[in-house]
Amino acid sequence: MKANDLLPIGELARRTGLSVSAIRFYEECGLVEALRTSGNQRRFLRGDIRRLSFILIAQRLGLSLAEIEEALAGLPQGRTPNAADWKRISGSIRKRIEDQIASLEKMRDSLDGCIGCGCLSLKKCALYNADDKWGESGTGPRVLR
Amino acid sequence: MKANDLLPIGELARRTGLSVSAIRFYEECGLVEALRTSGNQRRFLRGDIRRLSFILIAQRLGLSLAEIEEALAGLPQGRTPNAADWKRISGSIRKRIEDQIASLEKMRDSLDGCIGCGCLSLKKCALYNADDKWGESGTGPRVLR
DNA sequence: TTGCAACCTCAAGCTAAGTTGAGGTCAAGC
DNA sequence: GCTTGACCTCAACTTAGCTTGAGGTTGCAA
Repeated sequence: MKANDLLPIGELARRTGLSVSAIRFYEECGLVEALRTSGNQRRFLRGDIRRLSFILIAQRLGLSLAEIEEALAGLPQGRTPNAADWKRISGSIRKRIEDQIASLEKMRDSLDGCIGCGCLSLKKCALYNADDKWGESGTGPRVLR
Repeated sequence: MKANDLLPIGELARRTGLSVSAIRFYEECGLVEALRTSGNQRRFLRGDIRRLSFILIAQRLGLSLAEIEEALAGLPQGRTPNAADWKRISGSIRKRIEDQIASLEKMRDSLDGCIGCGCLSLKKCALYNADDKWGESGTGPRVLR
């Protein structure tokens, strides 16, 4: 550990539990930035450990990397997020969780209403409309909820 | 509409809201089966509308096609699922929903406990361990959610 | 019987979030 | 000075769940 505390990628990987390739990938996506040694090796700031940790948490909550990038926007590279940053970010995450819970509860209730009826009759069954926003959009794989 | 009620794929698509290509894909995956005309065109049974409708619902709940196939196993092609079938299947779905809700609530509470602390300190923060089963497995994309 | 929409197959492409591998360089300890 | 493990880039591959396109056939109605 040098005085100026720059971490090579392997160290960052060990500290965060991410793979080296994943960190490189995140850099490519613009989620982290790295300094370079004269020999072109990456060196990260200490604060990037937290930055990556945040990414891990946000991912578990179902945010895509693009959304995470947006959430992190304005948070300077390597800076330790302070209480205000964290409050701002966690606020939007909390809302997301609440929405997901509400949507699942709605679905569960619809399911209860349906048990035994076996209707599954398109459009009529509440299950189909339990959560409108689950429509698809664009090409590619249907988003796995 | 003939007496024996066989539906061409386009009709089935219109009735279910699925695309023709998706239905073909599901057939390839073994989720539905089709009869063929002498000219090799697919003809589906009426009951397949419900079968496909069920697939749509199950997908919304986060089941993969493989899991759905498993859930449908034993349910004869084209047969209208009866109350017993539906009870069996919906039972496992309900459990899934409950689990998801519980997991999200746990996460929300952890988040609340964390707001303001901004700790994000690997392993120590409850958010990291909010739901153990979210570990990864194998290659490919990390399962979303 | 002819026209044309709907159907067919098969191959390739797409997205997200990475992993894997080849082929080569760097840096730190002995 | 040399070895060796950590690092580098770049391209290709992975999975799931489809879509798109090319090139050809069917079936129904007028």
